[in-house]
Amino acid sequence: MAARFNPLEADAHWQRVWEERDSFHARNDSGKPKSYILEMFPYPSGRIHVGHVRNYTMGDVLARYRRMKGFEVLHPMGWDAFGMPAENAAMEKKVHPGEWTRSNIATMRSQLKRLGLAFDWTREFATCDPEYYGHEQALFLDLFEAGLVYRKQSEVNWDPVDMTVLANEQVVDGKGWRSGAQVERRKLNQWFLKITDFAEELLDGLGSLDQWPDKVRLMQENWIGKSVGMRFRFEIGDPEPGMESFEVFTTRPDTIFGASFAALSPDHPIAQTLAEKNEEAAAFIAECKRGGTTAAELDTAEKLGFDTGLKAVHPLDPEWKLPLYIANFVLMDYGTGAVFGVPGHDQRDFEFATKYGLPIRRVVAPSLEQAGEPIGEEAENGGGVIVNSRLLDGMEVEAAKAEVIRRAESEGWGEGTTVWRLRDWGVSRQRYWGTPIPIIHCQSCGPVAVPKDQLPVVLPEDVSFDVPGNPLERHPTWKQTACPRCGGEARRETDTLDTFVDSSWYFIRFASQPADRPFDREVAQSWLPVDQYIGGVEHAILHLLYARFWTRALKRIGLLDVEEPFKGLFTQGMVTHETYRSADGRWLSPEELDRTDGKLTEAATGEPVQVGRVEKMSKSKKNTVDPDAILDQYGADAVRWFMLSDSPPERDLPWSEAGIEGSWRFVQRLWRMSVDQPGGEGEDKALARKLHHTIAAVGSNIDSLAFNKAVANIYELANSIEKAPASATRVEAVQTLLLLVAPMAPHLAEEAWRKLGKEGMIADATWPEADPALLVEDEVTIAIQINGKLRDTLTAPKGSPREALEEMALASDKVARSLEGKTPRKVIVVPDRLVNLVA
RNA sequence: GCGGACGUGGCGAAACCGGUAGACGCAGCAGACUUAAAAUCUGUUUCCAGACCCUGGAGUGCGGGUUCAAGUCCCGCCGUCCGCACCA
Repeated sequence: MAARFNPLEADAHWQRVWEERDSFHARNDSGKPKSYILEMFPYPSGRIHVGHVRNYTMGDVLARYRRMKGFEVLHPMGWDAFGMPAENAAMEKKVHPGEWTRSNIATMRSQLKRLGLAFDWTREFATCDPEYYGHEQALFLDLFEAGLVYRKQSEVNWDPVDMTVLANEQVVDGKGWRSGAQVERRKLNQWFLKITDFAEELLDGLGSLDQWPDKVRLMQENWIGKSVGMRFRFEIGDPEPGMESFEVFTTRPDTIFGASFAALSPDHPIAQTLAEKNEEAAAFIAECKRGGTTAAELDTAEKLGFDTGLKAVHPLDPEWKLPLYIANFVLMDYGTGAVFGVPGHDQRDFEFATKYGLPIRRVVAPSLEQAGEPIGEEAENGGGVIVNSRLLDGMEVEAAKAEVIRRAESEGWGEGTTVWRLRDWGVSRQRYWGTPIPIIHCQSCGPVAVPKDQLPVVLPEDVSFDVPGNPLERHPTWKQTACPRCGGEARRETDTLDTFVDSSWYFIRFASQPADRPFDREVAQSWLPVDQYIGGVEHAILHLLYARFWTRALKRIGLLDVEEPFKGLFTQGMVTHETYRSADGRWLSPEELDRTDGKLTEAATGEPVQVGRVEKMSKSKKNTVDPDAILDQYGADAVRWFMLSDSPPERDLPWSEAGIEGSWRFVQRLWRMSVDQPGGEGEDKALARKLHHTIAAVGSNIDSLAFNKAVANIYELANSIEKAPASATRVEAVQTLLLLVAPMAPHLAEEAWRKLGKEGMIADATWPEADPALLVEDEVTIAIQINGKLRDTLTAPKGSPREALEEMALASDKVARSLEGKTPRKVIVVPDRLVNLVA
């Protein structure tokens, strides 16, 4: 009886061997086909959590498998190291953000290494390394010179707690995505990246991403938000100065004769001008601003309007005057900040018209004959023919749209246009711990790029965090400099870049990292796009859209010929855990529980414990599990195995003590099977079949990231091997089994491989090939049904003719009994599958 | 409100093109080994009924439909989760 597999010794041993042999170094010039496997790099917050373990284990299995399949695999790791938490730590603990970050990185790196992940650590970097952010500054300047970066005064989302600006994407329900504080509006000079220039191609590009989840593509599509329509001008009758006309945007120009009113946003310049001399208007606008922006409030918010008394002149009939309102539902930052209302065919306009007693006209009907039917309980926004619309009558919706646009353009009062929901990306942050924006503000020359030979613009080390706000702004000397153009007195930009810029190109730097430039074009292109990217769905919009944009921007300026950075995307589920509450409602961690005689009590008090829902692990609910502790107890392979078992990878994985115990037992079982293997002679055809089926199944399941199925395949094979008598086939099956588990449980696989006296490392071994001859069964089980219900099964040679199967079915005792003497009316035979007798 | 995903044993789940529902794991039950326990091994485990080594019936959220045959396709509900949110 062999000793148990000791993961603590084996893990450390093999991790050292892999490191010494540089086993996972990705070579640029090996000549093998390349495969780039990437997991989203972590923010160094302090310690690794189980979610990281799941994420990196999945990537690791794929990376190791591809290596065994003969690919040159790039599987790198680094750190998304800039960001607010480091500054918060600096404020709370009086530690420099850099020091805090570097020490977290050291901790997390050693935690990751204990998992035995096949990373090419030679390519590791942190985004806070001046070498990295210096190259980022160079790229920023390239975009600046290409006109893709600009500065403008704009109203921004200001987070009063973090004291910084947020991008639209970072405002959730009117609150800061990090701080949760109510966001305020402020006017500031900000740097923007022209992502809207790429709206069309970012949208079209989604169509080529067939290895992305539909869900993510749809989310991006909605976020980009393309609306095709027209913009046109309303003249105001009896105009006063400053309010002669206004423009509206519509996607339904065909309904132009259904208009009952026009409405301005409370923020519209005309509304603002009006408010200056009209107290009621001013009061109404103030009222609108008070309304909340949360989902619930918006849902129930009533449509409110203020009749300005002004009249808008219908562009196709100068005699037709529409009342002009200021309305709370019109948004200034979408379209033109003004709309015309067609109550018959827009639900929002319908509600507004109902409230204010405005006419509700039908201008679209299923047919011309139904032109007279009134609009019912709600607006109709379907298609049909245009009615009650003079020159448009009888046209289909699309034809009418085109006709109105054509007229407007030829008469000069409007034009066809496309409006996007996507806004330019504001990247200025009033923070210290980020990439300094490499711009110098000169009093006479304006904003000037820092010359590239002066990069990187390095963050000063001597900063204080005693007061909120930006330490760079307060630093006594850092911002003082000379203008690179005229030599005059100048000031450095003290804003830093949004950290999403850092993560928008790190995957390129992983592929190629020359010292003197951001990346080598040829080398980067040899690896990119990333073949499989794995991470959380929470990055479906922000990070993934920005990275797609950045890649396309680099292509446009000729630095890199890659359109889409991530060919395959996989969003894995979370790791969840039961929650527990004490009798008085406190959250309890699993360690605080006592489980003697089947009852769950709080160890300290003996009080009964409420078992709560299975939820995402979080510190506040005390349902987290520390990876280091379980690694100490079970070793890397059991932890990895558990991460891959049971739940499909895209779904949530409930962590359980029993589950990890089960994985531990299986790791030990594999060990015993390998080392207590009885030698034997002769062939075992059935086992050989099972073996080769498993080889094929495990391979295809790993290829499609169905790790839970691959795990099940391996269990089945292990069960078959244990039941099989000693034979040469069995010896071979055990060795092959080790190859199959090598990507998942690499330490055990190496240890057993050596114990069996096999040559070389299993990490360098080749993935076994399934013998096609053994994948074909020569006997199949045929189901015998009567009226579609299973009555019997029988075994027949594969490929038996229909007649033979029918005959066999009719010969069955059970069939005879079930038929009760009746003759089947009809017989359906599916070769190699079933016979169905219809009685 | 709009859009999307999902719903299968006590639990996590499989089930390829419509063709034997519940593979595999967890938990449970029974047994073997042991002074005993742990570990390990063997058997068993969808539900109901009975003549209980066997046989019959029901069964994939609910109600209909198509089909020789439906977890899978179609229609209508119910529920859960996710994303977006007054987008003109």
